[in-house]
Amino acid sequence: MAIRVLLADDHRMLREGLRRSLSEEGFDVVGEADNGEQAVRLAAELTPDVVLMDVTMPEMDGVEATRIIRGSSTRTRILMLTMHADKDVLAEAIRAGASGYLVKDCSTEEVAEAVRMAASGDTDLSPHLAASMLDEVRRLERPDPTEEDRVITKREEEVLQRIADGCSTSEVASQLYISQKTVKNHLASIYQKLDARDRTQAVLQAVRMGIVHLS
Amino acid sequence: MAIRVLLADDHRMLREGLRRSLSEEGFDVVGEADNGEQAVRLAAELTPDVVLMDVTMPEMDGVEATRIIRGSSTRTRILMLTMHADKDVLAEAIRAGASGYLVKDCSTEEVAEAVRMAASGDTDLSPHLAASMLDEVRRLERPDPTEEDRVITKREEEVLQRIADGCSTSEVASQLYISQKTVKNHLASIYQKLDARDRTQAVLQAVRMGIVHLS
DNA sequence: TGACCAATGGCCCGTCCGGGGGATGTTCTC
DNA sequence: GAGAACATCCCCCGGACGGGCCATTGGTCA
Repeated sequence: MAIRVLLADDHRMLREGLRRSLSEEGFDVVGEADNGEQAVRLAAELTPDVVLMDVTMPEMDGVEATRIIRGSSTRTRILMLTMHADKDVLAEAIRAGASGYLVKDCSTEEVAEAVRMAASGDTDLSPHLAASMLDEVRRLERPDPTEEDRVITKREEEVLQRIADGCSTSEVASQLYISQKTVKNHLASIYQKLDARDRTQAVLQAVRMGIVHLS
Repeated sequence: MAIRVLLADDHRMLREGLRRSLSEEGFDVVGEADNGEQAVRLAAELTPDVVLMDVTMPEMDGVEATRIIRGSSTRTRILMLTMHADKDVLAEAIRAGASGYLVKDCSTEEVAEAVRMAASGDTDLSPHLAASMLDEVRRLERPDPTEEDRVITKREEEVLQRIADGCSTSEVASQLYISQKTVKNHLASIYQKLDARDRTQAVLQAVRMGIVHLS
């Protein structure tokens, strides 16, 4: 019995290529989705053994789709597809229940191997796999181990996000129920950590680093 | 005689998929490159009829590689591959000498058709094609035609870019050889146009709109 | 030619921001 | 239980910032 695979990626070019490659490898590609919502729908309808799920998709991203599919008590395993190994995204994907990830720069053989591994994972080897993947991601993303895991404190991040959203010091203060001085202290700490000299630079740097997001 | 194609994309997954798809369509995939430098080298060595060239690649991006290949007096035609239609990037690709572009969300048939069209373009239909493509890009990027072509003045943009680069008012002033007051006047005008109330918001809005770019 | 606008600049003002002190309490870890 | 982070707050100060009002110089376009 062939392993049944669902492809979810918003680029048809990649889907068609994967379909051909996987078919030649003996897999049964049962469906294709070009966004997260469709992936969720087709996963419920087709109950594939494995979903190859791109992270970035319109309507609903791959991580959210993974969360929903994994939350629906099916045995479907999910492998994330990413352009580049991004620590934060992958960590979240794993928390969402992904069984593994594949960088798009890998060969058909590697994809086939990963799909077979994921499909055979009815015994839950995923916690172990997830842990080793997280290690790997850390290794990929942190060539300098002296660097802290968390550059910015949770509280500092809250302040920074509000600044990025257009709030002034006093507005941030009242939103977080703290004094203006505390906000300024957090900001001062942020400036040091992000090597910025004012809020404009701090927000830009945070955007570059993916700490805050443009609304 | 089959059309000879070179694939240049840093994601092996996509390359292998394209290779299979194009082979089935009767094309001769003569080589694969995973970065721009290699694409230039292989294009010179293999003299393919068409190069399918991804825009974003390590070492050297696709636009630069296109410029070099087109500059080397070969008849090789180049089709750009992009994730999403981005006006600026595509316009530059066309200036660099690309014969067309393909969004990665297109079918094998469309790819095949585009490759055939590009290969048959020994008579230079490219100027016309380029023009129509530019129109299309503009249409894609400008759903609202009431919008002004230029929201921000050239001078205002210079000020804004320097602010985004981390300059203070006085630094911008001395860099542009104008007084601080003039910089502040420009900024005031920018705030009005971008619906921002301070430089932080103005810069963020400009980044969203693609007016300025993160360094 | 007169209307308009971009670009330049001056003076003044109130507010905001960044940074310098120092202080308290909690929550961890070692 | 000592020490390190983290989060909270105070006072103070100089400079940066945003804005109001107005003026001059060039273009462009009707």
